[in-house]
Amino acid sequence: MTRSRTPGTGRIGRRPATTPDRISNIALALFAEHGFEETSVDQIAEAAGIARRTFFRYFPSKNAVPWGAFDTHLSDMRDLLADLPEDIPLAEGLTRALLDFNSFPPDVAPLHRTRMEVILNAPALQAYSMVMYTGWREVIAEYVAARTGQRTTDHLPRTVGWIVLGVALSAYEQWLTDESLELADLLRSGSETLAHGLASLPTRPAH
Amino acid sequence: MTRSRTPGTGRIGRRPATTPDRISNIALALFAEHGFEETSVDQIAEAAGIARRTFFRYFPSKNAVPWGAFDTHLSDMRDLLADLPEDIPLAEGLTRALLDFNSFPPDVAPLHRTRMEVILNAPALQAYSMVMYTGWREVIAEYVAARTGQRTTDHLPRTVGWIVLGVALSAYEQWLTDESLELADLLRSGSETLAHGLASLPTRPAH
DNA sequence: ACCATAATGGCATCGAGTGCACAAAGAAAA
DNA sequence: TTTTCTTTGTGCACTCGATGCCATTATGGT
Repeated sequence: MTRSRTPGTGRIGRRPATTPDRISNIALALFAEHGFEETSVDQIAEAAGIARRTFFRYFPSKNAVPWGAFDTHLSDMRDLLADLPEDIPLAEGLTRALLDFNSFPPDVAPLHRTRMEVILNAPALQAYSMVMYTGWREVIAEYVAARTGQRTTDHLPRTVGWIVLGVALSAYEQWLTDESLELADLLRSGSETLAHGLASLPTRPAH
Repeated sequence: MTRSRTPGTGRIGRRPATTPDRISNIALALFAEHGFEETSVDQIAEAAGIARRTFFRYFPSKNAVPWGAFDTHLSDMRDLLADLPEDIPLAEGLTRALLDFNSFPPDVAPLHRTRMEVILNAPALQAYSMVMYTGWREVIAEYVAARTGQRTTDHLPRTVGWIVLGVALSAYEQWLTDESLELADLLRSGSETLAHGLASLPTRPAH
């Protein structure tokens, strides 16, 4: 109601001294150089020119830093799935959304790579990522539920949520190991396995 | 060389005051009653009649407690896979090992359930479990590598490792939600999805 | 000037985890 | 029995992540 402010800045009170993004970038550089465990919150705060206490205002934990504003992207993923053609085969829909979600302009690739390297190499972060991905799995489950006429909390949708997450993580794992591989190709081939199942794989006797 | 001791106990030095298993059980009871976060290491130590410092001799972290000696079971899983018929279809082999690995006598079911309930409901533990499962995924990847003539670190074996993990976790998730379901059935139906792929699922248009 | 507001920042505190030195307990050698 | 050696338990000090509380500072509106 009383929201009639002059166009200027349109805000009162002290201005934030920094942004989550800035802190995230500064911290990421430190992590990449000295390692995640070896970098303390005090060091991050000092490098960012803020107080330790202020750091925890911007991020709920040190673990959350490399993820930046990941949860923001969750709705993107939901939108991607919602915008899919209604009659697209389930596996194809998931694959397409997965590819779209994990595509980024080439110029940010190095940064993204650093970020993922830090995340997948520090045990504490590998662990924490599971918390991050809970919401992500739910988005997948919602879509699968809608397409199969089940509830989001039913077994199949949840299973597919887990499986698609596995496909994504294994693609990233591989991408980080081998510089020459394209993330998109890895996601595609993983999705292939998912779509057609293990039964279609050529095998040989053990031993 | 100088290992010629009389048959007696066959050990020298002070006897341990407790066992990991005992601590694990005592702690689990506390977790179940008061919650994981709400139970401090001091409380566990006191309940177990040991010093705080001693607790950390038995377990590397509070997070590790509910898992007991999980890593011991890793070799069991490896053996299960190794003992499979040489020419069994890949998916069927994985399913069988998964079912065997997760089968337990009915009398320990309640305890196992409590354990998994604690693990899957405390965020810190859900996260930590990913660290625990790293070795487990590797065992799966090894088997898949052997059966498909690839290296353990190749994309496909790793992907299958992630996926099978997803199948297992989603089965547990469901099992804990709904008392009336059988873990084995859930594992089987999840494996089914994995074996035949999403392409075989009946779907309907979105919206 | 004064006020409301929004942000920073210092301080005390808690809990997990670790390194270190030493005590306690037991077995075997002297 | 005493000494020695080995293994395990324990207290202490310390680091680091995280949180609650409150004072301080910056800013715009009246």
